Order: sequence, then C-alpha cells, then structure tokens
Amino acid sequence: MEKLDDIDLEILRILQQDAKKTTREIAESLHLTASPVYERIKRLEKTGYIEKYVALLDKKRLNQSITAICMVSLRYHNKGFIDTFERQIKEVQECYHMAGKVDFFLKIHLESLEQYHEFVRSKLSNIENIGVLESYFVLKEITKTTTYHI
Amino acid sequence: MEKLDDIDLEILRILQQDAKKTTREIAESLHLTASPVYERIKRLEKTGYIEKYVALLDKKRLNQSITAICMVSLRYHNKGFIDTFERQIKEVQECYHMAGKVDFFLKIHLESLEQYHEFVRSKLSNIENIGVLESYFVLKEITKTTTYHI
DNA sequence: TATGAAATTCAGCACTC
DNA sequence: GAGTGCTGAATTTCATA
Repeated sequence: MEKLDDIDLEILRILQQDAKKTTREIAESLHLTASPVYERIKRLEKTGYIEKYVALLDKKRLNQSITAICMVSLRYHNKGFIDTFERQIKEVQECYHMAGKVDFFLKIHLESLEQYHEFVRSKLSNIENIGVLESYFVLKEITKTTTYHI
Repeated sequence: MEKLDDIDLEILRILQQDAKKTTREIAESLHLTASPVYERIKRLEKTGYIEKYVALLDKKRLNQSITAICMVSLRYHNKGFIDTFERQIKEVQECYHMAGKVDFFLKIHLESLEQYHEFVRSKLSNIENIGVLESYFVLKEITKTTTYHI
C-alpha cells in the first residue's frame, strides 16, 4: 500500500481508541458517508495497518495485580534463551531483545509476589545461561495505552 | 459483580484475542445460543471486566520503529515528576511508578533515534529533579500481547 | 440504495434452592 | 414459588455489495 492520507490517519486514530465505533459514527466525525469510510477500513485491514481488534480487560478485577519488570543479561550469547521465549511463556506479556548491557526485557502479570518468585525459580532460573537478573515491581500505572501517536 | 464462572472467563479469553468474533460464533464454541452470550458480554462490559475495545496497529508501517525503554531515578522524591507524566506526554505509551532503586519506567515509541534524543532533551532533561536516566532500545520484539492469562 | 447478517430485545421454558 | 439462565423468534441496526 502507498501512502495514508489524513482521512486514513484519522480513522486509525479513532479505531485505536475505540474499535466499537460504527462506520457511520466515524463517517460523521469526518464529514463523509459510511461507504468510503467502510472501504478505507477494509483497505487498512487488508494492507496490515490494522493488525487486529481486541478487548482490553481490567487487570485488577482479574487478579493480575502484580506487574513485574525483569531485566536479564546472559553469560554467553547463543540462541537458546531466545528460543525459550519464542515458545511464549504464558505469564509474559512482553519480551524484548535489547541492545546493550541488558539482553532481555520482560513484562509479566501475576497474581502475587509468590507467583513471581515461582516464575523466576521454575521458568528463569533453570536457564543456566542467565548472568544477571534484576526485578522491578510496578507501584502505580501512570500511563498505559496501546495507541500510537500518529 | 460477584464471581465469574467458566463461561465468562472463556468469553473474556476469546474477546481479548479477537474482539470481532460475533456473539453467535462465541456462542457456538461454548455450545450456547447468542442471547446468553450477548447478556454476559454486556454484563462484563458494565461491571468493568472489559475496559474497552481497540484496534491494534502495525508499528512499523506507521513509522514508529524505535521502541525505547527509559528508567528514571529521581534526586529528591516529590510529587512534581509524577504530575508531569500524569499529563500524558504523547509519545509515552507506558509509564510506571516503580518500587526500588528506579523510580519511573517509560516505554516510548518513536520514528527515529533522533526523535528519542529530542524527547530526552526537551521533555525529560528540563525536569531538574532527575538523577539517573538510563535508556535501552529494543532490537527485536519476541513477545508482545495485550492478553492476560486468565 | 438494497440485501443479508448481526446485534438486541423479549416471551416463555427448565432448573435450582 | 422466586430467582437465574437458557432457547428461539421478532425487531432493529449495521455491514456490505
């Protein structure tokens, strides 16, 4: 796909805030009719600008109150560690391979600190290649969004 | 709201993977009809288990290729820094107040390293209270999901 | 604009306590 | 017998061509 125009961008802005807006509602705020908006959304989906639509749930109500951030440095740099995480350990919401001193960065949601202890003990610690492991815990979420500033 | 039963949980699991599934499709996979599934979804929305529905966009196609992680430690601990971030600096996708040595943890999406430089220079550095500022950059996303393991 | 599909509402049935 | 959760049909609203 070529370039996005301002209308496309505005549609994306709206949908990443609220995916339940109807095409007509979006059309109204853009001073258009539903059809062109519909065509554009389909195009944005097909060309991959829109990856998926999801429901965002309330962590606290689901007893996932602990957010831990975990920074891992390896002793030796081989493929093993990455492969382990490619297999998607279920509690890990985000895992990034980083540039620099820290090799991996993990964000994990759990019910309790005990569960985090168990996660480190059973999932991470038996990866023998781990050098340094630093854990941080979230006291308060100040900002959390899935939107991009486009 | 009281407790969630297995059907509620399964509905939440489905919707946090794909919010475009129709109530009938969900109903089929649960061996139910559309009505009770519909009622349950409405209830889960009203009681706040479902916070919102959003479209997830493709970072790369939107020229937000740089993901930076930024750890900030304050010199003195007052309310000022928090308040600054409560105002939601636009590039910051996540900002957490942390326990321990590091005070704040930020995840930022940008087009280029230059923009990151500019972000640090103009947004962070004029907060005089900052002690240590460590930046990390993502080489590769290994896992990234908005789902909770419920 | 026209069509089909989906969401939404509702009356009535089945089960539990 | 009151309460809850289900079915299936009727209606409205939306997506879609």
